This record gives sequence, structure tokens and C-alpha cells, in this order.
Amino acid sequence: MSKNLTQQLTHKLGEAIVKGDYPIGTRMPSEAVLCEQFSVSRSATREAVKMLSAKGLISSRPKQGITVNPESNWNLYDSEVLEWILKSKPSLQLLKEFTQVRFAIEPMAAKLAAENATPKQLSQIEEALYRIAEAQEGLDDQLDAHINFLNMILLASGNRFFIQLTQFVDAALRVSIRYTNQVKGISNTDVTFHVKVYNAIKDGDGASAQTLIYEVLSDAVALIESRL
Amino acid sequence: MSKNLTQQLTHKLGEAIVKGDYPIGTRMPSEAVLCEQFSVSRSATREAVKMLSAKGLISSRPKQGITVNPESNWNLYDSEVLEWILKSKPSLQLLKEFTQVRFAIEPMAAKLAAENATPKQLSQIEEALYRIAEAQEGLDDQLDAHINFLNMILLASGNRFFIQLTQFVDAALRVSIRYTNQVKGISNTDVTFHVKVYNAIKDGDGASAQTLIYEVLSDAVALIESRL
DNA sequence: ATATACCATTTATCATATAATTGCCCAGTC
DNA sequence: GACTGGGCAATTATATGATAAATGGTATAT
Repeated sequence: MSKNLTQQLTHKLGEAIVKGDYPIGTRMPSEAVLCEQFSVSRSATREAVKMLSAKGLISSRPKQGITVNPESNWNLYDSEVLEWILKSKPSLQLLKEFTQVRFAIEPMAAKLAAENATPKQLSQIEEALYRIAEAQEGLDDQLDAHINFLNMILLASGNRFFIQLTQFVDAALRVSIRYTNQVKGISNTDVTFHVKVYNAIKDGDGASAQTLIYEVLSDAVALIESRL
Repeated sequence: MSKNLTQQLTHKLGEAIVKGDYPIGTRMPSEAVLCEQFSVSRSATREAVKMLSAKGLISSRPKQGITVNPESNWNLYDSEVLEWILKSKPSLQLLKEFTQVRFAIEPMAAKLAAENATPKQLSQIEEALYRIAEAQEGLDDQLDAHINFLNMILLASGNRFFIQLTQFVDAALRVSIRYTNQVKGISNTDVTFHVKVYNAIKDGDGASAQTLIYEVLSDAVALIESRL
């Protein structure tokens, strides 16, 4: 649970907004009303409102009150916002959009990793490989192992914007599991695939690494689209 | 300028943090000190601190004070954070990273646009084409016209996560102009290129649209890397 | 009909008091 | 001597009340 009142309120309101309880464009209850509804002081309320404004969900102005911003203003790559979205309106459509982003990001990340990975990062990817192998034998969680593998590739890309998407990829994979009920098809469980990716990265063969990831995600997207 | 005190302070502190005035991992001045330094009340200070925490730049806890988070926690896709980064430490390295993200995103966005664009969105892309043509004749700003074209493609992708990156692409292109001093090479000024992209999207030829954008960005990345 | 001045509402800011959290030290105990 | 618990101190967290500023709307004057 969130520690302090402000964060608790931020989460409650954030979830409610994302869920659609306060429709876009409409005015939320005024400061005073929110205080009463949630039995907190104005300080806590105002701080929560500020945090939500910082994430682009709302904006508040004198006289006009607190209004819900259009979705285009929301910071969708903020992991809290992402969490609220996943919690309140998971859907196959959302999974599709997630996977499309992975489709764009991961092949390029693998390419960059092949070109830039440090020896240390390489060994981290190799370790991730072992985890996947162990997961096959039931010694580790398959999903966690796969996510770890992808995260290591993102880290090895050496690009801070890719690195920041680790949480995003994490969320995307955890959603996918809800719908596919197995890792297979979304992220090939066959460890030989991951070995190929690792080898390409190790050999500095960016094009191969990129293509490998691209192909497997291509299948994943096709699978999801077939269900829509 | 930012309207209210809280936002002003948020910007000042945000910029300072990104700039490195408060090194990562260190403790920032306490609430009380910040109040005095910037001559504002505790409410304003606390709200600014909350906004920066919401963006992942800092975290504050009793006794421990306000500490600067590692960069991996920053919400780099937040347009304000992006703005602060661009303002304080623009570099060719940063441009490279920006362009790599574009390299990942834009070809896929074009592909999706080809597959999903509505008639209205198609006509918006067509309009953007006219703007580029007019820009060639000096009737419109070239950079703005190019950014507009890319934004329309992102919008037509129908994927909210791509759509959200319009600001990112905007920032990336505006940085690139600082270094290349001309749009050429970063985003081909030849309008015939853009016509090809538009036609591919209009014809629903995702693969072609994707390849076209990929090729031109491939050149852009190569150009930047040659300067590093 | 238009522009200006005023008014009411809501957030913004300031100020102060009290509570809660937590790192740290110190004493006590085994 | 090392570990455990209590208590202290520093800092943020929360509550509350008062005042300022912003702004949409209204009324008024021309």
C-alpha cells in the first residue's frame, strides 16, 4: 500500500480518472468537496492534485476548477499511469497497442545492443539466458525470466530512452499473459530462439538480432489481431 | 512563463536537477531551506516537490529529506522533463539517442497508419504534404511543416502510445536542426519523398511506408554517427 | 451592441500548529 | 562484544485558517 495520504489519494483519483469515473473534459469535484469525500486535509488534496497534473491527467485553474485532460495529454509512459490503465481497463485492444510498441522498440533495442553492449552487459544477457533455461525446467518463473532477458537487452542498448521502457515492456508482457495464458506465441519459449538472439548480439550482428526479434513479434501481433 | 509560483518553482528545480546542480543520490536542501532560498511558502514548495516526485526526479521522506533519484527513474517521455533536458544539456549524443527512438517508432507508425488511417486522417496527411510543398517555396516554415507531417502519421497510427510521442518527435526534430542547421539529411526536404510515403499510406501499403521511413532515418542516424 | 466595471467563486499562497516517520545514539542485556 | 530495544531529534506529512489572485459571468453605462 502507498505510504502516505497524498499518494493514496493520488492513486485513488488516478485510477478513477483512468477508469472513466470523471469523464474527460468535465470538471471534477472542487478541492473542498474532495477533502470531504476522502476525509483529508486541503494540503493532502492539493498535493495529490498537483501530482496528477504533473502526470498530465488533470489541470486546475481558479474559478474553473479541476478538469480532466484529454487522453492525449496523459503521460502514458509513466509507470503509475500505466498501472492504473492496466488495472481499470485491460482489453485485447490495449494488448495490441502494447505489442505494437514492443514491435517497434525491441528489434531496434536488440540491434543497438549488438552494436554497443559492454562485456558486463553481455554477461548479464547470458545470465538471463540461463534463467530462461532454468525456467524451462520449472526452476524459475518463465514470465519473469523472459522479461528479465528483454530488460537486459534494453539496458544494453545504451540509449536512455530505450532503457526507460523496461517498465513498459514488463507491463506489456504481464498483460499478454492474461490473454494468452502462456508465454508461448508472445515470446517464444523455445530457449534456442533466445540463444540465437544472444549469439547475434554477442557477435555484434545487429541486423540478425533485429530480424530475429522482429519476426517473433510479428507472429505475436498476428496472433493478437486474429483474436480481435 | 509559467503562471503560478508552484509551477515556476517546479521548472526551476527541475532544470537545476537535470542540469546536475543537485547531483544524483545527494540530498537536496530541506523544505525549509528551499522556502527561504526561493522566498515562497511551504505549500508552494511542497507542491513543487510533489510534482517533481510525480515525474520521478526526486523522492522525499521524513528525516531523510529530499533526494535526487537516479536517471533511470526519471520520466524521460514527460514533455517537461524533455524540455529541461534539452535546455540544459543538449549534445550530439542526445541527438543520436533521440534519432534512434525515431528510428524505432516512425517506420512502425507509418506501417500502422497505412493499415488503419481513416479517410479524415488521410486527408490531414495530404494537407501536411501541401504544407511541405509550400515550405519549399518559402511560404511556410520547413521544420514546422515536416514535424506536422510526422505528427499526422503518428496520429493516424491509431495507437495511443505512438500518438503520445508527437511531442517527443517534435523535440527530436528541433534538436536536430540545431546540429545540422538544415532539415535536409535528417528529414529529406525533397517533397517527392513525402509524396511516396503518403501514397504508400493511402494505398494501404504498410510495408512500403515502413521501408521508406526506415531508409531515410537510416541515413540520418549514419550522418549523426559520423560526427561523433 | 459593445465595452467596462464589478462581483462571486474557486484555486493559489501564506502562515502556524501538530502528527507521523525514521535515522541515529545510547543504554541495557545476553 | 554484539545485539536489542527505547528514546531523541530532525524532517517531512497533515491539518487548519486566513488572505490573495485569477477568472468567468453579470450588470451597467454609453
